[in-house]
Amino acid sequence: MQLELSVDRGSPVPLYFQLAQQLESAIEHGTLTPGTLLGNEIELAARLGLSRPTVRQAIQSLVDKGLLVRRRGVGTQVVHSKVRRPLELSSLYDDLESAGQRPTTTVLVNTMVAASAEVAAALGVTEGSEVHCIERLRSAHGEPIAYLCNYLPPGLLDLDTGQLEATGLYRLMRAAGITLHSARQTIGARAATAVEAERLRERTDAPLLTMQRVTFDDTGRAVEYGTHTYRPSRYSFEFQLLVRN
Amino acid sequence: MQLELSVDRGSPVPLYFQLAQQLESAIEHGTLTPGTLLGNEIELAARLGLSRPTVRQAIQSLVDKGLLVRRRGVGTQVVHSKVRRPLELSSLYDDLESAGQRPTTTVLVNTMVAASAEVAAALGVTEGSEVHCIERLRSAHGEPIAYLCNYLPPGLLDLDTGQLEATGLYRLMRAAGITLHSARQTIGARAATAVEAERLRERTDAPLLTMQRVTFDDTGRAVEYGTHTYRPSRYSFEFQLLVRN
DNA sequence: TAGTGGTCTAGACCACGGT
DNA sequence: CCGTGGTCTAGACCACTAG
Repeated sequence: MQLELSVDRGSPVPLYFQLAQQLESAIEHGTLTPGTLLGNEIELAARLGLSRPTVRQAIQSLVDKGLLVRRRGVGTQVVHSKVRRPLELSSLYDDLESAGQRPTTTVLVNTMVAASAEVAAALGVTEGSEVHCIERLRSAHGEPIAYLCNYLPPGLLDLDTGQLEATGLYRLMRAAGITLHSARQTIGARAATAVEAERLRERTDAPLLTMQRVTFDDTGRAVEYGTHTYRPSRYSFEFQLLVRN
Repeated sequence: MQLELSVDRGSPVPLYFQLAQQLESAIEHGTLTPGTLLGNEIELAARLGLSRPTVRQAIQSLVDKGLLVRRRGVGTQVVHSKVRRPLELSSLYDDLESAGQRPTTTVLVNTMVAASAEVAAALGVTEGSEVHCIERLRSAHGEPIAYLCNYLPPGLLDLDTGQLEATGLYRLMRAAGITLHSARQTIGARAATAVEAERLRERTDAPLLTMQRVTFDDTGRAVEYGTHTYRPSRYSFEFQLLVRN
């Protein structure tokens, strides 16, 4: 059986990307079954009228995604396991939405405050300088899921309460032209204080899942610091990750 | 100021890798300060006597690690933030060891059991078939940190209790020639049951951090399924991740 | 307009895995 | 031994960014 592959040289889409997309969708749709040898890059290149480096670039991008495995002296084959969701900088809003939960957000605080030592250190600003502070309660089906407290450096974004309630913070940042680059996260657990318990409709001392995160843009600026608490009965962190060999 | 760069063509180490290492250590040591332009791949190639694709390959590997950022029409520059620990398939043993904690492990169970429905589904074996079951308590400085319960398919590895107490499970798997490829993790929290509380020297209903994980090798086989519980006062998950743009 | 990275070609030789 | 992927070369043209 031969897989149908073709590239459109008139398209502005890079050739290696076109090929990668076709291979990926073939794997996705089961046309390329797990274990199949893709073998012979040189022959594949000839068949498509491409050079070998171009074909390699396409294959490499899928190897990086974990869909293919290369073995010297053997060939390139489709990975058996259903690797699907790679780890990415997850947005709670997007997570809930893609799970069909139709999240709602209530903005409880949206103001400027003087940066505490903790916030100043995380954002790389001087202690006591003004930063945005927003506190939000996120719910689904009328049940609270998480309490989100975020700090942002001034002048980066204008934080409209209406927009914050309609979508997630990350979407607003991307829409404002901020290119997210990396984030440092810590996930832990602790007992709920009385105040936290009331916000999330839990009892005092109930277990809570906690996450702190600092996000950086591609110039290295910290663009957001957040401390979040989640109801563990309603939310957990789930992700797939690839081993760096 | 010119950075000293050179490659050894007699070395078995690939040229692009030599260059990547030199750039990485220069960034690490602060010789290349954040924001510095590396610019002009063509000139850099000429200076080293390499071709441009080779230089690009070196640079690309550092971009993938999050150390460099490329901008069309501008150049390649060193990222400002201290991106250091990329997310990888973390081993609790290695985490503790690199934190200077000298972990100790007590193997409580090391036997074969019939796979429950949950274990069978995770490992992709038939329910009721025999699988390895190991339960371990990991401590540091005499304090329990985590309770680890793992299941492995039969015939993959021979699980020596002495080795399990001396090192981590992942190291044993790698040493046995298993190439780890990907893992699916879920991190959550819940209240400790009476049994769990006693194991970890917590009180009943104390918050616990939980993690379940299925690990796959490069042929797509599930090689390990684990359910772990951690004392949140002693351990949290910390990692850096890069955004896929 | 000039300079940068992004893409692409058509070859080449080597190292490793399996036969 | 042969076939595979791994590495490398010396060019080329294009798209985007800045000044």
